[in-house]
Amino acid sequence: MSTVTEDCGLRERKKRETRSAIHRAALDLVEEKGYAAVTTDAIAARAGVSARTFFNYYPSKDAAVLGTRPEDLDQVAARIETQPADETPLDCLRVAILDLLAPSTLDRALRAQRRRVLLGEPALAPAMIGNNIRVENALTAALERRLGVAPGAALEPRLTVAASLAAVRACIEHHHGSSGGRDGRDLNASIERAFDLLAAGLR
Amino acid sequence: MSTVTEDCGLRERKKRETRSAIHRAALDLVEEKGYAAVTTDAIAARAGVSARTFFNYYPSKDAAVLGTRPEDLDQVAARIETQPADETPLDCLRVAILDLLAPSTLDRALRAQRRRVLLGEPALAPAMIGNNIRVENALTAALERRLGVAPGAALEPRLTVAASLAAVRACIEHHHGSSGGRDGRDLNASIERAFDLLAAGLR
DNA sequence: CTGCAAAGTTGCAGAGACTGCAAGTTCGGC
DNA sequence: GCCGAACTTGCAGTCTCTGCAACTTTGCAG
Repeated sequence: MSTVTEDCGLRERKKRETRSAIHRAALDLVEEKGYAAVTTDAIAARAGVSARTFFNYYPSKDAAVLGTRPEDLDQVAARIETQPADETPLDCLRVAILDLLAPSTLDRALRAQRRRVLLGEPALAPAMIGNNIRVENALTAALERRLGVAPGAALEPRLTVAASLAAVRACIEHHHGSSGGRDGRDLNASIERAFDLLAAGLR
Repeated sequence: MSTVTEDCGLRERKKRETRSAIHRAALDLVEEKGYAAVTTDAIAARAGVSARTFFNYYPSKDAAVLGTRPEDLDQVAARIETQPADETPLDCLRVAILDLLAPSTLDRALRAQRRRVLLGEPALAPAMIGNNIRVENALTAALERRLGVAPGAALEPRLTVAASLAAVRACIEHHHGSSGGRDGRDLNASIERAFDLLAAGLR
């Protein structure tokens, strides 16, 4: 039931390892040379697999660098549904999203590197946002379940999710502009503030 | 000064025509066969230019189908800055964005086709959103000018823009799900409603 | 109208992302 | 130990996109 390591045959473990190796290789290389200068062949080579196998694990170069894992989505969706009943939808989302940004299943160094690379490579923005579509759908579905409305019946859940994710992106972008300071604290503070603004109503 | 047709040498006119021909060819073909089944070669051929020239006009297949024009951005930015001074930022954005969705410089049929294709092809979502980044930056800059704050100084402008665009996307997505009905009216109504919700504060 | 420079077009060669297919290889259970 | 299922791999091929070096067209001045 834990989100960490289940289903431990040798086979399954190897798959996890390979998947992680590819992700780490991608991250290392991109940090080293920049996204454009890294080929999928190079990532595969550093990860110790064939070029073809690379694409068995990730459908694209983007995906390998992002290293998104389906279980993260499940985790955050679960978080939404298990929040206290008196929390507003927006507050559920705040908690869930902040959780998603700091997944405890990745070790500290990797997390930091991931953040560094993703924020530092504008070329990855489309991919990140493409990923956001999936996140948005998952969160919307979770929120609809929590509220007990049929999928797609009401506009509000989707709107709330979209606005929340946009807020997070805006904060990231904002920080990216004023690029000084240690990222973690300030960014979280901005996000809290953004959620407050959304709750109070925009002008 | 009009946004329509300026700078009319033969050369300039031909360029506009070619650009438009490529866009229309892309739209036609994608509607006909689906995005994945259309090659840049085919688009170029139908538009009557070489494969290489295609890429002189658009940097990617996506871009050709989207057919985004820089002057649209200028137009919408101008709209923001020339709104009455007592409008809230959010209301400026509402007006400007609704404008952007129905650019009067494209004829009716083309506009309709564009909307049909863009909404009908999930494969284009990343491109659309990628495009949104540019839109977001332009709108943020315009709003900052309107408010007289330095670029990147405050979080609010960017947050407001991001939330607004996200709201529009959410409405589109929402409509995409409940796919019945004539698109135009309902969508606009949803968007109005979404802006009202943003103004009132999300829960 | 003519000749010249700038702008635009084209083909070509090539790099790189990605896919389907048909072997091989390894794992898990019996 | 052995068999089927799951994985990996190489290969051949398609498609997007780029730089480069001709070639053609346009705008313009004389």
